[in-house]
Amino acid sequence: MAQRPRRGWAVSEEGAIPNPANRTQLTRALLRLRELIYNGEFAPGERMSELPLVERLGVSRTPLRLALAQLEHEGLLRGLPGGGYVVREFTQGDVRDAVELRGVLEGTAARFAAERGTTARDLRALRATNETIQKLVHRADYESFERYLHLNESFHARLIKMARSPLLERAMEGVISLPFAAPSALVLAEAELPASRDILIIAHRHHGALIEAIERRQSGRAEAIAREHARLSLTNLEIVVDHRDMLDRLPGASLITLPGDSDTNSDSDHS
Amino acid sequence: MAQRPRRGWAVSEEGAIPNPANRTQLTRALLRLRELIYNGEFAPGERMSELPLVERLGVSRTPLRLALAQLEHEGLLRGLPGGGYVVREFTQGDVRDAVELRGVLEGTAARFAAERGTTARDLRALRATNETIQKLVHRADYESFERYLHLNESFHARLIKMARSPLLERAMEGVISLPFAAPSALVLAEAELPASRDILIIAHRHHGALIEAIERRQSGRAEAIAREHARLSLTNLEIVVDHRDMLDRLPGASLITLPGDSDTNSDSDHS
DNA sequence: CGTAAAGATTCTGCATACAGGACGCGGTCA
DNA sequence: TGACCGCGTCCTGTATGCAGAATCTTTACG
Repeated sequence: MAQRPRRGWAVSEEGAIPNPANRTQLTRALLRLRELIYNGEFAPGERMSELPLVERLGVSRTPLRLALAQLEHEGLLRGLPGGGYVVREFTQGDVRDAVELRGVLEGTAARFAAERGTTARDLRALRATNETIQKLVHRADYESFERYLHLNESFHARLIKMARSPLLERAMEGVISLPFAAPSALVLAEAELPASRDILIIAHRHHGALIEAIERRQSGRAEAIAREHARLSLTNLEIVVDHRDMLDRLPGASLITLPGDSDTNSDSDHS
Repeated sequence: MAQRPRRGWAVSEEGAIPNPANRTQLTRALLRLRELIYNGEFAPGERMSELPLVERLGVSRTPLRLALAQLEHEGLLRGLPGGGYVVREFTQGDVRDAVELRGVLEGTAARFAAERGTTARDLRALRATNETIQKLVHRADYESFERYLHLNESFHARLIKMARSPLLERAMEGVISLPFAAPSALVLAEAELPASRDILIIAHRHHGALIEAIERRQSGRAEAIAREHARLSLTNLEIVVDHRDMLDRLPGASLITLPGDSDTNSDSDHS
C-alpha cells in the first residue's frame, strides 16, 4: 500500500515540487499530513480523530486511515488504545539516539561495502560527488547549500546501496523516516557560525577517508569513520540547542521537546 | 503447524500497549495471513489479489487491506506496481544479513546499556534468566527446549529494554519481524547433533560475559560480544543448510530460497 | 458537595457499493 | 502471419452507511 515512488520526498520538504504520484488520495493525505505534523499543527498530546482530518484534508476516511496507519509505522504517530492517534514527541535524547543509530547502520553499510568489495564505478561516483561537494563547501549562497544537501543525500544513499543488503537498506529507511534522523537533517546553513562551516569541511574529509577505507577493504576503519561521521550531526544539534532561534529551521522541529519547555500550550489553542 | 508464538514480544513486562483484542478483524487477518505465508501457501511470484483473500480469510477488504499494508511494512510482502502483492523471497544471504544486522543492533543495545548504566535489578534478572538457561541446556526433552526458547527471548528482550532507547527498540522490532531473524529463530532442537548442543553452551557463556561486560561498563566489549553472539545463528543456519531435511522446522522456511532449488511451481503445492 | 450511574453523543471498525484503470483476449487489418 | 486496436473482465482505489464501543455529560442520590 505504500506508494511505490517513495523516491520523491527525500530532499524536498514543502512539496513545492509537484510529485507525479499526487493523483491518489492516499498520497495526498500522506504528504499533507506530514506537512501538518512537521509544522506543528497538532498540539502535543492532542488526540487526532479522523473526522476533523477528513474535512481538513478533503479526503474520505478510507485513504486517511491508511495514511495514518503508515505514519504510525513510520514512527511519526502513536496509536491510542481507544483508537485515534497522537503525534509522537521526541526528546533531545531521542534525536541523539536516532543520529547514533544512523551512524551504526551507515557504519555497517560501510563495513559491508569494504568486506564485499565494490565496483570501480561506484567508487568513482562517490569521489565525483565528494569533489563537487568540496567546491560547494566554501561558497556561502543559499543555492550552493541546497546543492550541498542534495549531493550529501546522494553520497549517503549510494553508500547504503553499495552494502548490497536489502535488509540493511530497509532498516536504514526505517530510521531516516524520522525527519531529524536523515543524513542532511541537522546540517546547518548558518554561514555566520564558523563552527557550522567547519563541520562541512570535516564532513568532506570524512567522506574522502570513507572512500579510501572502502577501496582498500579496511572494513573496521570504514565502519568507525561512518559512525564518527554521523556524530557530526550531534555537534550541529548542540549548536541548535544553544541558539534556540534556529530550532524552527530544522525539519520537524516541533516534534522535539527540549528540556525546560513548560507545557503551557496544552489547552490554549490560538491560530 | 502453529508452533510457539512468534510475535510474543509484548509479554509479561511493563507497558503492554498494543493489545487490541484478537476479536478485531484486522488482527485476525494479520495472524491468519502470517500463518498462510509462513506455511508457504503462496507460490513464489504469485500475485496476491484482495478478492481471493477476502473469501479465504472471511474478512472484508477494509481490514484485509490494512493487514496487507502492515505486512508490506514488515517486509514480508512486496507491493506490485499495478497493485497487489507478492510474498517476498529471501536468499541465504538475506538471512545472513538479517542475523548480522540483529547482531549490530543488539551490540548497540549492549553498548548503550554499558555506557548508560543499568539497574541492579535488571542485572539480577538477566543473571537469573541465564542461570535457569544453564540448567536447561543439558536436558534433552522437548519441554526444556521450549522453555529455553522462551528464556532466551526474555533475555534478549530485556537486553534491548536496558538500552533505554525507544528508537533502537523500534529498529530492532523492524528487523526481528522477519521470522528467521528473531533471537531464537535459528536455535535448533536437534539433540542428536552435537554441534547444535555445543552452541547452546557457547551461547550461555556469551550471555554471562555480556552481563559482566555491561556491569563493568565495558561498552566496547559488550558490543563485540553481542555481535558475536548473534553470529552463532549463522552456524545454525549452516547446519540447517547441510541437513536440508531440517529446513522446514525453521519458522518461515518457505520464504527462503536456497541455491540449487530447481523450483517446479507447476503442481507442487504441498510442502 | 462528591460520586456514581445512566443516557447521549461522538468515534472507530467494518462492510459494501461504485467508478476508474489495468490487463488480457480476441478480432481485424496490413 | 504478425501486429495493432477495441472490448470485456477483473481489480484496485475510494466513498459512505451502519453497528458497537468508548467517552463525555448530566442527573440523581448518598
